[in-house]
Amino acid sequence: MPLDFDPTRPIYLQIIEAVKKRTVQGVYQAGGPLPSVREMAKEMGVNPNTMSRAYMELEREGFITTRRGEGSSITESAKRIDSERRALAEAARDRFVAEIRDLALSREQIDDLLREISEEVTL
Amino acid sequence: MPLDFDPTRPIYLQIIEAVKKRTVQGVYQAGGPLPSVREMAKEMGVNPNTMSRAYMELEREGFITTRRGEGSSITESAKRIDSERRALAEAARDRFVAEIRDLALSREQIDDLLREISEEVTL
DNA sequence: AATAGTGTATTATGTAGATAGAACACTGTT
DNA sequence: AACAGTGTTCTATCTACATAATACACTATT
Repeated sequence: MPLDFDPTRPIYLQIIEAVKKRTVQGVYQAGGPLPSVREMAKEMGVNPNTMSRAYMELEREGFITTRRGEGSSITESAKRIDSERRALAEAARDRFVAEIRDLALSREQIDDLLREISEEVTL
Repeated sequence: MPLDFDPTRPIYLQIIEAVKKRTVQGVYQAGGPLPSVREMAKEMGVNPNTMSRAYMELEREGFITTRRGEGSSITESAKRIDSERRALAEAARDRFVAEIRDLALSREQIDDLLREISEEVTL
């Protein structure tokens, strides 16, 4: 099942985000193996070169480790994963705040939005 | 003062968003004039061709009207602008919900986030 | 040793986005 | 008529991104 990528943003960046999200969700385990470049490329419907680029960037960030001939695995550090979860949440929060601030919304409109979020986010 | 564009997203799309935000903020008035392509390009620090592309897209969407030799102006319709404000707010909300959903946050963590947003958004 | 499965590198091709510079078309004013 | 200021178009160049196809380097297993 190929991921449906946002065509306005580089695919390899979206792959990086997807791998991180899957990890904080528990789809991939701390210290556990990651699908091979070719396999993951096939699953997500992208070119192996693109997947390789995403893996190299994830390795550069220290989120995964990779050994030639063996494959790649998620960082051993549960702390790293948890801090990634927080970082993703805070980044999402900051983006949202920045976007909302410029819209000249009334306090009531803002409260409505937050209520809607509170309901929808747990569905 | 050149806008600080996100290098991972097309500039002309970010310009479109910026013009819409400035309009819902009241920087540009309904029916009022918009800076010329060259002027706005200079202000935002981009190439006039890029600005022209953004203006053409805004015209295609019906958000501005443009007449050769005269210049461009914001739509006369206050309704259009208000619906744009709502559309931007809902889009931001939906993006945020989608981002948060995948992070396996506890209800408490989510409530904390929303509280932080509620505080920061009005500063 | 051979093989299959890893990651990695190379070369080529195509597309979108952005810039630069020049020219053209139209409007309003002088 | 001339000019300055509009939007618009065109050509050329550059870069990033993505794909395709192939090859190379390394590891584990048979």
